[in-house]
Amino acid sequence: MKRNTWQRQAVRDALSTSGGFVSAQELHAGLREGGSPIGLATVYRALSDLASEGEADSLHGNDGESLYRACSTEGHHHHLICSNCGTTVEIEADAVETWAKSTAEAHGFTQPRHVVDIFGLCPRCSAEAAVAHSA
Amino acid sequence: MKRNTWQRQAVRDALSTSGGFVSAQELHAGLREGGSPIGLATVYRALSDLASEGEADSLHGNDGESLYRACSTEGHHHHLICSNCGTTVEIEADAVETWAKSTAEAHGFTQPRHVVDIFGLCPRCSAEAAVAHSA
DNA sequence: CGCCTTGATGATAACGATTGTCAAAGTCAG
DNA sequence: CTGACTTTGACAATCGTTATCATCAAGGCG
Repeated sequence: MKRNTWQRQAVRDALSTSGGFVSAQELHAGLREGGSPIGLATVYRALSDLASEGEADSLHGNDGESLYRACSTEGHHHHLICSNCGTTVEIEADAVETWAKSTAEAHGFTQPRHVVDIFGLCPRCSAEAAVAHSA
Repeated sequence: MKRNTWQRQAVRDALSTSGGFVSAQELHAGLREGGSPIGLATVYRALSDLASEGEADSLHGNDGESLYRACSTEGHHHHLICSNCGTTVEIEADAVETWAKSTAEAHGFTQPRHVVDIFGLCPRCSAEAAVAHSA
């Protein structure tokens, strides 16, 4: 049986409210800040459940944390992330969506989910890096 | 100053020999098997260095480990990974390379590195999933 | 409405991967 | 060869995540 607890709802809400990717720890911290005495283990469980039910997508960030985001099967976008300062720019990529889908199908794969993220140095950090190099 | 120790070379060799993605732990285990009394910490350091020098690329797998691969600036390819059985198919994606680069540039980002991986169910697992669903 | 069954919760411990520490050894320049 | 300085490597510390397990609450039923 699947019970509908307020904790699970809280996690789901927090996830969709955040919009982008959030780590389990951040989500937990946020919920605690918001007054919920929710436990860390519960947040992990809820996220894990949501992910396996297809309501959330997960990927691993560059700092070893698992990031989750509310999965709206469409309205899907990717990220351009600064390796240095963490700035994130949301980008859309219909071309890539299409490519991913057709590539998956060409190999007989179904249920294509893709992780397309571009890491680089944002304009500011690029400038700083240039200075650091010349110094 | 950057010293050139056999340990670092060993790591670099092991990385390029493996071809695909390897976890730090696997790499370390492999080196030990091969007779090198190299330390685990050293492997991590070497990989980290190689990654920051641009000689290696790193991404985080779905099991919490960091995966590294020798970065041949060209001959670069992506992976189509089965979420269920782990089968990996290498795919090429010039179109995506170009897209990633131009998108990064369009936002003023430099040193674009991208992570483009498609997860899905391979033909075999798709079939099994279909059976499981109908059962 | 209250009881009972059963899954969910949460504090904590366990766990694995990664990173920091620091003495000892190795490497390179002179 | 010698000295200075870096890297190594064993081990502990740290961090994120997962398992454990007693307790609690949700929901169905009488």
